[in-house]
Amino acid sequence: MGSTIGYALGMTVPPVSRRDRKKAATRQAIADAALQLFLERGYDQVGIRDIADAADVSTATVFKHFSGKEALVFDQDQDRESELIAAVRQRPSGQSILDALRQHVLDTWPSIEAHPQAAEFTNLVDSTPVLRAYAERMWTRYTDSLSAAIADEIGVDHDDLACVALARFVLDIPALARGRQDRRAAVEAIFDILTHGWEPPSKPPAP
Amino acid sequence: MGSTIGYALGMTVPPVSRRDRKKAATRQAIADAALQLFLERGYDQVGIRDIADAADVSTATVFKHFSGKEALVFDQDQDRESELIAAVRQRPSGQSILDALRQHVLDTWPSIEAHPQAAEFTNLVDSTPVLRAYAERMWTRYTDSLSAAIADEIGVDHDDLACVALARFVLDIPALARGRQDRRAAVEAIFDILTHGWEPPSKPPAP
DNA sequence: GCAAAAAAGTACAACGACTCTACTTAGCGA
DNA sequence: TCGCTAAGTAGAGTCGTTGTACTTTTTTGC
Repeated sequence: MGSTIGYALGMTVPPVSRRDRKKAATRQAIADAALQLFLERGYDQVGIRDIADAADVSTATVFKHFSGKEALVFDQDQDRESELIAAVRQRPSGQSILDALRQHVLDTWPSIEAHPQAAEFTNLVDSTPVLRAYAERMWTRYTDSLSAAIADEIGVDHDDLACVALARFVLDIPALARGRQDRRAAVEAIFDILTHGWEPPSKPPAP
Repeated sequence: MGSTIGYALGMTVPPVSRRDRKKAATRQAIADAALQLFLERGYDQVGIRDIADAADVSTATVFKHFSGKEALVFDQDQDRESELIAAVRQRPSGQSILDALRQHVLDTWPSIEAHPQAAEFTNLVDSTPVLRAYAERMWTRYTDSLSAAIADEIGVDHDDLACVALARFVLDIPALARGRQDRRAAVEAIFDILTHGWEPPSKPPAP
């Protein structure tokens, strides 16, 4: 902490040259304008042209920085992926992969929602089908890199089925925990299934 | 078998009136034209107009029958869902839910690919990113109804987390088994994880 | 320093998926 | 047979996204 260097592998590095700084600023201006407009009017009520105007750039520039309209909402997803991989690769020696994943998920994912704007943001995503779909896909896109990390740690082939399956199941967690009152308990319960196997939940006592 | 009635719950029922028959015929004509053109030229090289022309309807009619371009490729997905639910609800007494699901998946999903045109079809989907994405989402869309069926069978609440998680994990199987040389073995391995929990796969012997 | 390469941005036209509106046609039920 | 309803059509329009050709800014090699 406090060090000016020392960025985790793969995390966004601060721009060095003037050009890179301006580029980053433009990107940020676009993302900010987009988020503000989306929160104000709703995703479907905002066009790319509105965003471009608000950020004072051309529409072509928007697409130079973002792959599509949905991506405007999820800038910074790159970091989320890097942290996940790091949690597996740099776990304390002796800790199992499953435990490392559980710990990481418990430590970081529920607390992401603790930010002040986060409630509105979550609401935006949840109430916009195309954004929910995109978010789910975003997670499962990480399946390959996470499973590769797991396989590396164990010393098996990158496309080992058990590793791919575990990665996929872990990445399902955000979708499964969405909307639960107690997210932490949900995460624990899911990891229990992954650790010990699925068993029929007990029926509630008859009234 | 051989009965002229006796359709499984939720399966497509043959149209009764002349109007319904014509409607179904139009829908089929569109789906057929679309699939043929897609297989001939590739998904991205075929426009909605081409399909409409080939089926001799207007483009507006295409969208009256299908929610979007991707849906043209996966007509009949309704039946797939119904079969899955039925496999859980109408399983032999004494069989566990997990076993019923494994059996159903082993019996039906790999054999779907046994049809003659199936190879081309699979190739079309696999080689078109937007179709792969759509197919994955199609499966996970069934999560709610499958988990509801599971929860009903056990006698717990519809949104019971363990049931939702199991449903989701099972519906991940098509994505996980895609591209494997031995799909049946893959399905078995995944159900093993779901039944007994995940364990690190053993390393191959050092060379 | 300066010229030239490289990269960011712009304006504008165009394409394709999809929607909307107003209209026609065909089946159906009384 | 008379209307009602639903299917289908024509055509214009919206919106996300891409391509082209051009300008501006920053970097780089001499």
